[in-house]
Amino acid sequence: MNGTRQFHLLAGRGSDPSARSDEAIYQALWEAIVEHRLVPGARLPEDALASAFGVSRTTIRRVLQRLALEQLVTLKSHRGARIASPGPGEARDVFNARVILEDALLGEVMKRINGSDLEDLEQIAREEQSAERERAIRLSARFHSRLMAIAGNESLSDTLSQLLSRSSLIIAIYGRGQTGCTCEHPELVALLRAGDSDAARHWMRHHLHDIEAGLDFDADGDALPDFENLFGHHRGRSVS
Amino acid sequence: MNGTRQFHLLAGRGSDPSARSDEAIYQALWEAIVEHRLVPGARLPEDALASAFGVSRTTIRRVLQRLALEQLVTLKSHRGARIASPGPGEARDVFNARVILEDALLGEVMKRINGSDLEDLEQIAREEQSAERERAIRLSARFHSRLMAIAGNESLSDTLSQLLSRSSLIIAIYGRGQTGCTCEHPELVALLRAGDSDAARHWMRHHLHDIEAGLDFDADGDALPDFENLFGHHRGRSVS
DNA sequence: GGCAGCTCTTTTGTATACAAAATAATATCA
DNA sequence: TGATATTATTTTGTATACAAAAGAGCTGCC
Repeated sequence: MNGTRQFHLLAGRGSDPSARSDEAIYQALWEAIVEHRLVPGARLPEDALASAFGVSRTTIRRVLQRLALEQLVTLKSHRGARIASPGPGEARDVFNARVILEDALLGEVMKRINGSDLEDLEQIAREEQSAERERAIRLSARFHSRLMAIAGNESLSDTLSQLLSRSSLIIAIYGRGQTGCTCEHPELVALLRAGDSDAARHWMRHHLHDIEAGLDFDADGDALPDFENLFGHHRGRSVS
Repeated sequence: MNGTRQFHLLAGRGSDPSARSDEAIYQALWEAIVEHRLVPGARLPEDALASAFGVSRTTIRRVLQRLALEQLVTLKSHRGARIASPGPGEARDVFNARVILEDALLGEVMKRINGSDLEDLEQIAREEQSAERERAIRLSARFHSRLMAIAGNESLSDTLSQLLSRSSLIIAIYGRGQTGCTCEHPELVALLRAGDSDAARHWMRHHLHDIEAGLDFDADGDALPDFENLFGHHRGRSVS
């Protein structure tokens, strides 16, 4: 058992293990990260990934470097790659960035939004409500992404996509069970439909602050598991 | 002559050619790009760069990939790397992104700016005025970078830095001689000092629109040189 | 003279080999 | 027994080897 086993299911179901392009490997790892199947801090040994995906370390390293530049993975010299584990400071930075950026983009969105956009958004928001946690997180991100794409700026849409991925990591670390948001997106759609720009932007700022407020930054990411809580009831007993 | 010669002077003056870290090579190429010593569309053969920097292609490829992810370089399969040459659409996207982002960030800046910030900015703006073209472009970027850093958000500062680098490329292609801006930055410093947030933001939007308006998108980047203009006066003569 | 097809050269893409660093395991000694 | 030093193993970082693709040059043909 060389550690490959644990990455097998990321490598795609059944299809030819070789001939997978960079993009496919990137996609597989990205999904595993934002879906919390790879938790923050998890090691990503190059050999294991290489054999799991049926490529050489050369290819794996390239993908890992890309993920590192997007801050979903941290690379330490001679110490390998791990799923990134942003601290409270970085987490706050990400949400602060989202407040600033999404507020600004929403201003543009309100100038351009049309019926087809509203339909798509309503659709996503609906699905979101009847989805379990992991799926809801992804749909929530898709909602924000689809909404801000209406602004029509690719550069900033890309930036937001990265912030959304990092948000998913942050929720994995500091989230307290809920999806991060209480899924109030349909409320926003109503405001968008009414064309009330100020109300929509005000709502969005509060929405993001709510998500951040729902995080527990005391539950330190790199901290040890809470042994007291996990094993406290063993106190005074023999370990069996 | 294997093509190495042309990259020699990027590799640093005199010091040990080997032992240059990724970061140093990245920096050298980045500077050459934003200073227009490598013009948009220029080829970047891996072998030439490798021997110029005294490293293997492995290292060069990693750096090129990073530059590609920042959209300063384009990588085409089996066709190698070139300095990126953003078309009019991408150019407009970049400046549109800057209008949205810098306007939003400036709102935060006005809440936090202090005397030390103002001094730094005034200093940069002053130097800018007595600098020749290439240096003025870099100082202008530094001015915007330093100003927006006051907002205190790392994620968005990084985003802006990338937009500024790409702006430099765009000016290299579509600029009409001027530095891109008419160096009105001292005007803005006055507004900042007065603490007039609305005026400052309004000024910034106009400033960025002015820069964009100063570009000539008809002068297509990938287009052939304007032979009519260059050699039209030869018409009817022998080529000697 | 100009164009099509072919060959040869150059350049990229991927895998592998090897050295150095870090981690794990073992042995030694107090 | 516990801590420390030493050795062995694993894992990363860089360079190189080799195959495939693109490009350049050449010959022959119309």
